[in-house]
Formats: sequence, C-alpha cells, structure tokens
Amino acid sequence: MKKSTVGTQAQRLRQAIRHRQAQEKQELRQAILTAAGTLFLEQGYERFSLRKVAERIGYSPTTIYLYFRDKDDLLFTVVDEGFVRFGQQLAAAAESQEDPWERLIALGRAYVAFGLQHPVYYQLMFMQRTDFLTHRPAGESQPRIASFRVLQQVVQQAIDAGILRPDDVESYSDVLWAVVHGMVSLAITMPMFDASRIQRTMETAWQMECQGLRQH
Amino acid sequence: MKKSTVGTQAQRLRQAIRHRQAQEKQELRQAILTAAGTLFLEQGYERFSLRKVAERIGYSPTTIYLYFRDKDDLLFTVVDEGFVRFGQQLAAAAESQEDPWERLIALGRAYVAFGLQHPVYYQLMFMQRTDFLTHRPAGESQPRIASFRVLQQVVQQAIDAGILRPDDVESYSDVLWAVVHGMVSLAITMPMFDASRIQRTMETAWQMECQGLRQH
DNA sequence: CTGTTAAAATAACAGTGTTATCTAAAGGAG
DNA sequence: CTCCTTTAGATAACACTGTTATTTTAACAG
Repeated sequence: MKKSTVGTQAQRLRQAIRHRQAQEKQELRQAILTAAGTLFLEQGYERFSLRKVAERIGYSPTTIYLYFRDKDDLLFTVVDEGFVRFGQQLAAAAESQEDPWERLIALGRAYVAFGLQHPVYYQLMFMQRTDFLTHRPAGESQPRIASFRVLQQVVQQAIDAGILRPDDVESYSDVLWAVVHGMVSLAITMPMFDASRIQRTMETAWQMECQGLRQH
Repeated sequence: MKKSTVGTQAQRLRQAIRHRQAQEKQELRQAILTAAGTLFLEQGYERFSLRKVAERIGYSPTTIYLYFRDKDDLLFTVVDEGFVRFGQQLAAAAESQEDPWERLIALGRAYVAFGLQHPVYYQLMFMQRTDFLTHRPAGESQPRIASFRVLQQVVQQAIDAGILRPDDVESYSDVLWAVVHGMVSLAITMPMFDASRIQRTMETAWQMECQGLRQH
C-alpha cells in the first residue's frame, strides 16, 4: 500500500473528526448567540441574564463560559451585529443620493429609522453601554464608532460642493449627530412621543437644518 | 387640683414623647436619604444597592423598608431633588433674560449646564429611568416632567414677539429639546467629547438655531 | 409587673455573575 | 482491549442582589 500525499487514512480521519468537532463547537456557540439575541430583544438589557440563556439552550450556565469570556463578551458579540447593520444602513443611505444635500438628509433619516426600528439595540449601543462603541471587536482594528466617519465625510462633501458654509466640519457633524441622537433618544424613552409627534419633529428638524446650514 | 386645658401633665408628656419619636424617625429617614444620595453619586445607578446604603448608616438592610416602599421608592426620592433643582435652574434662566430670543438661548444654556454639572443625575433622569419623569411624587399633583412647559412657554413667547415663524409650537420645542438632550447625552457618555469639543458644538448649535429659527 | 406596640435584626428565598471542582465520555498509544 | 490524557459539560459553591416572613428587643400603657 502506498501512502497518500496528504497523509495516511488515519491522519485524514483524525483531521475530519477535528473538523466536525470544531464545527459542532461553532454550532453551539451560534446557538448560544441566537438564544442570547432573542432573549435580549425580548427582555432588554436589565433583564438579560446568563442563566436564562443557559436554560433556553438546555445547558448549564457555566457552559457559556467555554465559549465567551463573560457576560459582557457575550452581550457585546450579540450587539455587535447591531453595530454592523447600523453602519451598513448609514452607508447605503449615503450612497442612495447623488446630491450632497439630499445625501445628508438621507443619512439623517436612515439614522433615525434605525433607532426607531431597533430601539432595544439602539438603547444599549448609544445609551446604556456606550463603552461598547469604543470597544474594538476581537481581530478587528477599528472600533464600531468608525461608522460615524460617514457623517463627517458627507458633511465635508456638502462643504466642498459649496452647499454648506466652510466652517468647522467636526462641530457641524456633532450638532447633526446630537439632533438625530436626541430625537431617537426621546422617541424611544419618552412615552408621550408617539409616531405622529416624532414624524412632525423630524420634519421640523430637517427644515431647520435646511435653513440653518445651507448658504442660500 | 384643677386639670389643665391642654390635658394632664401625663398626656402632654406622652405627646411630647411622640413628637420626639416622630422627629427621630424623620431623622433616620433623612440619614438614609443622604447616605443613598452620596452612594448614588459615588457609584452611579448600576452599583447603587440597598445593602450598601444600610451598611453606611449602620442599620440592617430591612430597616430601609420601614421608611421606603422599595428600592425604586428610595431612588426616586433621592433623584427627585435633582428634578426640583433642574426645574428651578430652568425657570431662573428663563427669567434672567427679558428679550425672548435671549431667553430661549439662556434656557438652552441652562439645560446643558445642568446636564454637565450633574451627569449622574441627568443620566438617571433622562436616560436610564425615564419612567421617573412621568411618575408623580407622593402628594403632588404634577409629575416632574411639567418643568418642560417652561420651554414651550418661552417658544410661544418668541413666536408672539414675532421673532420665530408662527409654526407648530410643539414641534419647535421638541426639536430644541432634542438638540440639547442630544448634546448632553453625547457629552456625558462619549469619552471623546471633551470640554472644548462640547463648547464648540454648543456654539455651533446656537448659531444654527439662530439662522434656522429666526425670521430675519 | 404584665400586656401591647412598634422598631430593628435575623433568617430565609429566589435570583444574579463567576470560579473551583468533579464527572463522564471520547481519543490516542501500547 | 486496556490505560492514560484530554476536554466538554455539570455540580457545588461564593459573594452578591432585592425582598419577605419571622423573631428578637425595647419602650410604653395599664
């Protein structure tokens, strides 16, 4: 019998077994992750607990520690998907419009839309655990906050196009961020902000921006 | 021996004793309250615990339940002082300026100033436990959120004075609220917002408001 | 001195995150 | 097939949390 070039049959088998086991590990990890995700969405940050996650997947609480460093690690991994989707939606909105001014408005609308569509995520990401914003995901060089450079870029483009007054880019971006963040925060947490009131507030805000920012 | 008009000596003594005991009760209640207040300021919402409060005043944890219904009741009573001070500072700022436009700006500055001076309070009141906003304090008819009518009043005054366009008062107020709330939220929670950046953002915001709201 | 009342403490329950220890099963080597 | 090592997972435990039931303690009233 001649040896195979990739090793003996036994060696290949061992490798296959390792592969399958690694896959099973990843599957359990994924199971934990989805259970944690739905629990978080259902019950929110305060009521989120490792023991409840464990109960849902039918494992003991300590098993989670074989796949995640601690509660924060699990929670961050869950919410990190939220960060990714958020960044994607902002980027998509920015690219959807050619005109710099329309682009800016589209960006603002996308920001608010995300917050209203995923209030539990938004609340954790930007109100309860803002430390996650600057926390760099394992293996990645940029923290999730980098998504916000899209805003500064679009503002800069509007200035370059002569639509905005050539003032401090950062201050402009910060005020715009404050406006959308403020609206989403109020909309999410204050019970008296119903859908129509939010809608009117948004329209007024864009109108004010229009007259406050554009050089006519 | 004739009886005194206010009762026998024994009766008066009993009343005096009751009075002193009631006073002592109030003193312990106040001791709990101040201990809870400093603990809250030192450690924030997440780390605030009844057992730590009890340890500070040298009583068992259950004693607190003789003076407050539960943890929320104690915490609300603590933070209610924050609400009162907040409302007072807003009112004082509004009265400090005669000109409606200056009054509006002063109101905004006072709002942001409070948030920056009392970040722990602000965070609890407007970010973590917004249910407290609509919670009516015992014996009072108005919830603390009523302070916000100052804002709507000042906006209305500016409209009446012909300084603002006669549009929807509520929407204007909401946008202004969103701006200041957004700035404070970002300033409090985002580590990259240092004092100078906040300062510049505020100036830009007032400038934008000026050009966005005033009818020239 | 006795009976009542109220304050405070103790003990306990159910829950939390986390760590140390044990169990059981599977893999590899002889 | 047996022996050993590795490892995934479970159990038990620790130090906390808020909260409630029960018990002690002390002061007052008659």
